[in-house]
Amino acid sequence: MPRAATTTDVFNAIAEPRRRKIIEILAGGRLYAVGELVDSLGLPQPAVSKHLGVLRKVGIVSVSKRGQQRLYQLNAGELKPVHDWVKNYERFWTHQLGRIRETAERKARERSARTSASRKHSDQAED
Amino acid sequence: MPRAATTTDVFNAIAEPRRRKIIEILAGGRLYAVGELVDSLGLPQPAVSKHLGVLRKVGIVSVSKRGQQRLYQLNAGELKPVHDWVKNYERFWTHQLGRIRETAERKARERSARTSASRKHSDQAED
DNA sequence: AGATTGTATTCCTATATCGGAATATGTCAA
DNA sequence: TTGACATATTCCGATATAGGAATACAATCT
Repeated sequence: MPRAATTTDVFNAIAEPRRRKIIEILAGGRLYAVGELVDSLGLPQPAVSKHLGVLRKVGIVSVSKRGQQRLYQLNAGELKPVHDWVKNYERFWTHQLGRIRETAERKARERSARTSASRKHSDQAED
Repeated sequence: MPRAATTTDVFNAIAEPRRRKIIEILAGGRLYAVGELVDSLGLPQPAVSKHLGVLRKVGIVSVSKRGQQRLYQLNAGELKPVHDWVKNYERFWTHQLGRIRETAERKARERSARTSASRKHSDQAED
């Protein structure tokens, strides 16, 4: 099974950079026609419609009709679960800025080790 | 191209429920051996190792050795970008709780329309 | 009715990813 | 060294995308 129950999940919906972009545009607050989004994003219309479809399914956006256009609107409330989840880790960086430095170093070490690994089985961190 | 530059991206890393679970466990703050995670998660060891690999590549976790075990540690700072991003939408639900109700209704309507759609080309919202 | 515009859907293909099983690697103990 | 234990990696198959092109559908205009 690929990516488990990831689908139709808010976390998955925002995993796509372009979908986040769409959300950012819609954050303007008003109603946006698909055409506007297409222009703003510089993506082919079908692509935009497909991404909107995902966001729609998850409930992040809602649609309404006006003539032959579909007006999309942000339903930001659906993003709250994400906010609630990452909020739990806020404390890790709001306090003790110095600790971040140290952490960053370790991360850098690990990251480079990881990247250059697989040559043999190098060490990647020894604390 | 599937899921664009999603890979090796924090947003993608946390799109996986099990990876979020791992992060939650590691939030305990101390060092956790892979075996502990395997027990806590009830997943086969290779699966856990693979998820840890993703988190490692993104920098969300770091490893250190102790004997034959690998001790994983949370690098919560990597989650800050996510927090920063969703924080921009916080205002949508922190103020006017009533508005959420209204929004929820619209969402529900849209969602059910979406679900039952594709029979022909039904309407999905007319506002 | 026919043409035009706005948007959604379908078909196809390439690729990423997950899970599972098997195996490899590494480390420690006897 | 051989063996047990801890973890990582590889190989496999199934499936879910994402993008592109073409097309379908809907609404409006003539």
